[in-house]
This record gives sequence, C-alpha cells and structure tokens, in this order.
Amino acid sequence: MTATYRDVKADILSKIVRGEWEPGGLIPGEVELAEQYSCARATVNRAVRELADDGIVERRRKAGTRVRMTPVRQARFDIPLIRSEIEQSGSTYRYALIDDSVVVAPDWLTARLTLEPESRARHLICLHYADGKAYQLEDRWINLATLPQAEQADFSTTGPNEWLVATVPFSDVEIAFSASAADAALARYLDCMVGDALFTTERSTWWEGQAVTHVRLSFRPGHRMTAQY
Amino acid sequence: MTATYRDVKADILSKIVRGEWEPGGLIPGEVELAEQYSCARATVNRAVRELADDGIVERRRKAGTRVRMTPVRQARFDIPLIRSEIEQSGSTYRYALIDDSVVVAPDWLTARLTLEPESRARHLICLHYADGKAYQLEDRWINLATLPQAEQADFSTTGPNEWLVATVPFSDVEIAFSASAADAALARYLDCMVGDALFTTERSTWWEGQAVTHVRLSFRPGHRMTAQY
DNA sequence: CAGTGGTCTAGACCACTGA
DNA sequence: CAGTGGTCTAGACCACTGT
Repeated sequence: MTATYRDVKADILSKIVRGEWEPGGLIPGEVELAEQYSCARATVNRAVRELADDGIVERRRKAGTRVRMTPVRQARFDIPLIRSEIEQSGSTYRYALIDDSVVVAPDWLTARLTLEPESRARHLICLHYADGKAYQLEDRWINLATLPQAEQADFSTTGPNEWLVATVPFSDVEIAFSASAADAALARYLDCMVGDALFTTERSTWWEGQAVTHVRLSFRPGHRMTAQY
Repeated sequence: MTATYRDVKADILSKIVRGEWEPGGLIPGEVELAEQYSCARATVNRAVRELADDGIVERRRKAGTRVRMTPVRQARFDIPLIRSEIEQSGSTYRYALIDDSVVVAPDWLTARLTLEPESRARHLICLHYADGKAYQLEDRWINLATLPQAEQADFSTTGPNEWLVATVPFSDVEIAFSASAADAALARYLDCMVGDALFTTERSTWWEGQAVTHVRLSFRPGHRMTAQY
C-alpha cells in the first residue's frame, strides 16, 4: 500500500503518456497527490521534482505544475577517455605521439580561450589506434601559463588526456560537434582520402576561470556517436 | 547558520575540486557530515545524492561514498524543434515540403526499426530554411502500421516533426551523430558541393515498443552543435 | 495576500553488501 | 552481522508569484 516515490513518479508519468493529463494542463498539487497516493508530501515532491528535472513537467510556485507543451528532449552523452572507449568496444588500444612543440599561442587560440597575448602553449599531435588502425587524431594545445608543469610532462607513451584528467580532474568544459573535411595531414594520419567527411569534436577547458587546454579530435571516417533518451 | 543542501553540496564539491578529498578516496558518512554541517541527514543526503547524479562521487551501501577516479564526463544536449532552433537564433524560419510518397519500407528501414515485412511507410523530404537559406534537410519515414493517421496528415505547410511531437509526445528515442559527404541530391538542396562534409543526425523513435519514425537530418556545411558541462 | 512549491528536521525502518 | 546509504513520515517555515 505504501507508495514509493518511484511508484508515484511512474504513475504520474503514465497518466501523462496515456494522455489523461494533457500537455499544457495543470496537474494536481502536492498535497492533493499526497492524499491520493496516501503518502507524505515529501514523497510526492521528490517524484514530481524528478519529472521536472527530466523535462516532463514545469513547476512554478503558486502557479502549480503543468505538463510541458513540448517535452524538453535532451540527450546525455558520456564523454569517455579515448582509451576506455576503444577498450570497451573490445579492441586493442595503441597510442602514438606524432608531434610535440612549445610555441606562442596562435591568434585563433588566444581568442578562443581568451589568453594573454603571447602566451606560450604546448602543442601536441597524437594518434589513437584501435586494433592497429588509426581511430582518432588529437590536436591539442595546453596553456603553459595555467599549467606550467605541462612543459615537463612526458607524453611519449601516454596521451595528454590521461595526464590532464589526473592533474586537473574537475574543470569546466565547452564542447562542440561538427563535420569537417579531411585535409592532407588528416588524410595521411587517418589513412583516408583528402576531403573525406570526418566527425569532429572540439573541447575547450577551464579550471577556476583559467584556460587550461583546447583540443580538436577528428575521428576516422564513418564514426558515429550514439545515445538514447 | 543553517546549511542548505546547496551549501553542503557546494562545500563538498569545493573540497573535492581543491583536492582535499582525493579521487578514489572515501568521504565521511552522512551522519558525520550532518554533524559537521549541523543539519539533518536528509539534507546531506540530497547534497551527496546530487553529486552522485552528476557523476562526481560514487555511492554504495555499506561501502560508503568515494570520489570518482575519473569523473564521469557527460554532456547534455537539448534537442529543440528545428523551428525553435532557428527562431531562437534570431533568424526567420521557412519550411518546404520537397517530396512526399507512401511506399513499402525499404529493407534497411525494416531492419533498423524491426518492422513487419512489407510494412507501408510515408516517406517525406523536407527543407528547413533560416533567413531564406537552406539550413537542414529532413529525410523522414513514418511507420503507417503504428500511426495510420499519418497517411492523411498534411505536411505541406508544417513539418512532420511538429505533427509528431503533438501526436506522440512521449516516445523512446535512439539518436546518432556522424559526418557524411553530400551526395548529388543533398548538394542541390543544401546549396553546397558534392562531397562536402555535412553534420548529420539520425533518430529512430518508438512508442510503447512500436516503431514510429526514423529521420535523417543533414545540416548545411559548417554546422556546429555545442554544449557545456 | 494567499496558494503553491522549496526546503529542513528529527526520527524511523529498510535494503544492500562488505568484512 | 553490522554499517552505510535509501527512503518515508509528519510537521513546519519559507519564498516566490499570480490574482
């Protein structure tokens, strides 16, 4: 008889899905629902709050709770370490450092990360292989003003990503996905044709407001990123 | 003096970010934290539970709560209606229906959605414009076995997406992002070159286990999808 | 100003799981 | 079996915000 917050949540959701409570419509208040399910208001609150977090309903004090007109559709993607991604798919992971230099940050990077002019950065080109075939090219810049210890770090056997995750574990990230054509260098590294459509992700990372790193990841042709919701 | 769950959450997070509590390490139990913050255990519970939802810590009964070794990095994307996406960017939205037919589902679609053999489907090609320029090509299949009323629906002035959202508001979705090269048709519709790299998303949708629709959305060259986390 | 959600509390019992 | 998180309760006060 005792309804759990999961029961309440599931029941409310089914009323919405089955159309008993229509999009845009008001649903009963917490006190009323608590009576109906004969449970405490806190239990109802958690159920409805989670539905609000899921984008199913919209809550406003005094105005009550409404079923969203257009349910907010959102997808969640896990952003795994490349090594885990490859190993979890059952393939063998291999890493290679292609190029490594310390340079003054180019203008586009200075703009993108809002760096001081003439900031020094470590620029790395790395390749990640799955079962011996090129899987992803990593073009990374690390801001040496924020992370001076990155100048000495050894990236010859382990990718900078793993070092960064260990060094700056909790940071703010901006991420973008796009499609881009392979240039000559990319085609050579990823063993594809110049002009091939490559799935590309770019990430910029800050820690306590300080720009840490920027990376462009280009996947081999045909790569798909998937999710359910 | 009374600590809210937000205070507690923020304080715990800052201890983790500043390294006071290290990745992999155990953090105090709920009772102990409740004493430290002089608040109820339920308050601490909510704070730590949210940190677990955010992928910062990992909780297990009896074992306690640990800071995650590798924080689970996950990005959330809102999947807006194309109309809203364009209008919210300040552009003018226009829609055009390019092609419309009812056919027997091709094999790849039957396989993808696990349809009955010889299922009939409505196949639509639509173009979405931003400020008069082609923005996205929509290649959609609607399963008429599940949604017979889709055979009569009028998609000449409004895209099938809006009709579907109104008709089957709550459904299960599988989504995939990739890059693909423009073929002749895509190049013509999106006003680009054959072979151009296009950002592409594919969605398959079910409702109560029944396949509803499959759509491939191809964006004009240069499109980026972004998020923060 | 009044009604609704937002949050806290003190206490309780339960469920899982590591030692 | 014992310790930790998971959840529920009954009651309370607060903070918004529509009317």
